[in-house]
Amino acid sequence: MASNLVSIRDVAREAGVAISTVSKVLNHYPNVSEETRQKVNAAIAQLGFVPNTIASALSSKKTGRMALVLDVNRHSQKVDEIPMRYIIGAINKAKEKGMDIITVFFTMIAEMDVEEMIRYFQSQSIEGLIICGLSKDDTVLRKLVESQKFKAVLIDAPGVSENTSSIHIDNEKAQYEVAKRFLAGNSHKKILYISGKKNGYVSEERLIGMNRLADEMGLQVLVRTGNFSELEARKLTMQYARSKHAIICASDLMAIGAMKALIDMDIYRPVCGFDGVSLMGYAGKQMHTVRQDFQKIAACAVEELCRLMEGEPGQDIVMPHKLIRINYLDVIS
Amino acid sequence: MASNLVSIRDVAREAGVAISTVSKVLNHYPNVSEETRQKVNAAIAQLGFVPNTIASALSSKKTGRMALVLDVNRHSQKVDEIPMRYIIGAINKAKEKGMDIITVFFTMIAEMDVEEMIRYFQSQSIEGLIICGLSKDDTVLRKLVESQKFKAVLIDAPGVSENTSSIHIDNEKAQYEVAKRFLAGNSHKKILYISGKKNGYVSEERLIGMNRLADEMGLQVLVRTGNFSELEARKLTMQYARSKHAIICASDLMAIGAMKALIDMDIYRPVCGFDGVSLMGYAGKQMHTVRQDFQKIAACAVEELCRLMEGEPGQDIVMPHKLIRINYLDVIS
DNA sequence: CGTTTTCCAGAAAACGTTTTCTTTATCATA
DNA sequence: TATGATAAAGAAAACGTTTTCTGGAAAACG
Repeated sequence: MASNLVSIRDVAREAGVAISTVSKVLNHYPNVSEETRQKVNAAIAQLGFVPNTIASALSSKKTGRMALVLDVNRHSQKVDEIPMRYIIGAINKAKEKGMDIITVFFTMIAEMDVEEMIRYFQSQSIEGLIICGLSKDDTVLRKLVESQKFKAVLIDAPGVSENTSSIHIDNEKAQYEVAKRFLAGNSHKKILYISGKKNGYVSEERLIGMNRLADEMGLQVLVRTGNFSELEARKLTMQYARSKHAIICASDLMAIGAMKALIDMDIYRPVCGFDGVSLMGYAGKQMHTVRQDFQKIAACAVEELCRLMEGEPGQDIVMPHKLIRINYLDVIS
Repeated sequence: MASNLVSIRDVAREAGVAISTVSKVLNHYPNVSEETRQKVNAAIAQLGFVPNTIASALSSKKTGRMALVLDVNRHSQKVDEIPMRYIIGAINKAKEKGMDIITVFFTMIAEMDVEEMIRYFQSQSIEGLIICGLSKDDTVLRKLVESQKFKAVLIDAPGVSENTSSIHIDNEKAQYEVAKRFLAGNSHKKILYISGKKNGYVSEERLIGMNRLADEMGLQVLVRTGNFSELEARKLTMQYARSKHAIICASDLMAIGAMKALIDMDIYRPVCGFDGVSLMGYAGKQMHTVRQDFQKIAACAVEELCRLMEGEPGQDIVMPHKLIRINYLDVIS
């Protein structure tokens, strides 16, 4: 079944050269004469030879496998757009780079201790990790990263070292900006800020941005933790909307929850979100939000991991964000 | 970096046995005495030995890798819930089975001819394929499957052979049932049926189901191709809604498009969808639909592929579906 | 008690590459 | 022409497993 019937050995025989010469051609070594190169390539084409990546990995000790570790339920419970974007972005870039992506969910490693995780990733022959949305209380995964056993790129979490890079948008600034723009249209002084997860890095950064704006504009901000849950945001909105708070949420999903609550209460008031997921369009109302390009972020993470694997030191990468206003009609068309 | 420092060789030395004996213990061979087994396991624990899957794959010629081939944009352009569910279901089951899933998008192989595809999957050391939503005009991929070079499981497409299984719900029956239930509440005789893709297997089956119901109930069905596009469904609805057609769509996404059109036209009329994606809740109205458990379907596909890989012949598997009615509130809670 | 099985364990050859080291041929230099 | 440097190609040892084959001891049998 799909066995590699023809090996480097056959190519060598066909071309009348040594195995090592074929290997050198395959890997674009410099010291091969043009003539030999052509003979070998002809033989490869002739026989339909496909290099066996397994054997290559065993011999060279380079597997080219990276694990994309993500939490399907972290950002939204229902629609998994963000992880899907990460997957698409990472896989496409990985293919371009000749790497393989093994997708791993937090749930699959949730019960493991550090030793087990190391063992798990080792047994998978994984050379590097891309970890999405690590939060402060993921101590095991954090220890894994700090063990320096693997090269790692953290999306949306800090932690730069010799073997670790971090990649994220400027959450503080983005929250500051979007809220400022959102509030520009009205004269609310009282804000209900529905924040994300306790112990979430991005949540905390966004909150800092919000607070900075509040100080600057003399706003009175009521902070409640929405835990990135639509339902939670809906409940909180129910509780506070009558009292004329402007509502700013640390994610689009929560913004949708808030909007639903407002609709139920027959209040028309715009809401401010964060992330710019396409889902937004289904809410049916206008909304200010921050758009991050998750696909691009994941692609950059793959490139960064390649860099680390080449021995370069880790670094902190800040990706751009965009402020947008989504309308019902913008999205449908 | 995360190299497997300790090999089977070290374990053998530590346990005072031969390498082959350790291998036998690792693979649960029968002919190993209890005493030896324990010695070896002790040594493994002592040294923290992790078997090298690469070497194992090379030697045994079993890589345990399967490709999950899917089209991110096939079912919906905006929210990729269905592919995400496939991915989650397949990966979790694969882990349970000790297999690896390599996710491949249609776009990554779109330009290839059959030979290139074979080469591509071979070079990835892939033993089997799970192909989601193959349509009639994907001739290259179809030929790849028919080349019998790989074991394959087709989700939502026919094609059973010695090496190929098919897995799907009974689309015809499901469409028949959901439409019947949907229509039970009213006395519409004129139907606008917004079908899926031309050349899509499931689309055609659903249409057959719809037509069967129409014959049975003496309905007048106007069929238009919505191409699984929200926007297309919206346009079609605009065009026909005034004329009192009941609207039945071959997917939820299209049903949402239809509903949006109705809302714009200030018409209140329920709509019938298909798939039961969680996105539905955001539409804000009541809707009849068919729920398929995509995650479970993918998990079954993995199991089926394992069966095929053990040499069992292909088969046709019909998964159950459920008729549901989604309300705004059902989904949010 | 001799012969045949059965059961375990070890030796060694694969698996298909990469890579280091050696050899040979060519060329420039003195 | 002898000498050293350089370029290209080959030989062979790894990489860490699996698996087949062989050997020896113990058990079963007549």
